[in-house]
Amino acid sequence: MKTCSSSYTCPVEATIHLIGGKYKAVILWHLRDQVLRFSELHRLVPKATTKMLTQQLRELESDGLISRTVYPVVPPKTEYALTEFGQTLLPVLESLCDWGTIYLEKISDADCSF
Amino acid sequence: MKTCSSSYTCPVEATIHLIGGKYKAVILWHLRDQVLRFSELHRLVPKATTKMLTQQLRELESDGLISRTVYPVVPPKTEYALTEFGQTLLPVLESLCDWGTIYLEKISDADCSF
DNA sequence: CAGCATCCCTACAGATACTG
DNA sequence: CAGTATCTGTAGGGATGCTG
Repeated sequence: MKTCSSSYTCPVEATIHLIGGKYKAVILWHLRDQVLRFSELHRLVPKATTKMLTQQLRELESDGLISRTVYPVVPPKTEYALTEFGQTLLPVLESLCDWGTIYLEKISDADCSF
Repeated sequence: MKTCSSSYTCPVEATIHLIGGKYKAVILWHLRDQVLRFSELHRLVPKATTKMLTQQLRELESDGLISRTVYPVVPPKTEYALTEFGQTLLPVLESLCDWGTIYLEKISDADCSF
């Protein structure tokens, strides 16, 4: 999941490469309307270990989608936010969310085996 | 990347789970306006090995996004197409593509180191 | 609080060869 | 043509413990 600018055969591939990571889309989604600290993010994405969360955040950062601001205070404080470029993803994230909502309704109707 | 209906914390996660696979979005994208045979798909997604391609296609099929039609002829002929449900993903795929296009322009402007 | 460092393991994915 | 089967390596990712 490294960004290697390897020739994409189509733009869809490029987008998925950026937001298709295990927790990336969710992270971006949570940051859509608010700035969040590491621990807040972690609370919102509990399935991610700190290592994973850190890693995904770093990748999003190096792709220019989010910003990371460290406040030199005690105790430490780091804030994550969408960059301007990250904001341009919002329509994409919204369509992901919209479709996901419909999908979840669909499967909760059909399959109640869980 | 198995479909296990494990409780999603948000719909975005669910969508990514379905189309976030390594080649899934690209496959769906190629099927958006045409029916394709295995070999045709493989030509369009050459980076995928036959194993990978088969696997991704099976997952898409079991998620109800694409249909697989086998014609009992010699030589064998199999056709893949979007299901009606798969069609509902088109807006999502389009927004992925739109954004990807812009992104690719952006990085080809900024970084010419490749 | 926000992480980094380690150890460790398995499952993802590549290469290759074979079949109806 | 449209796959399956097997064998294998690598890295994705979990658990745990430590630090500025």
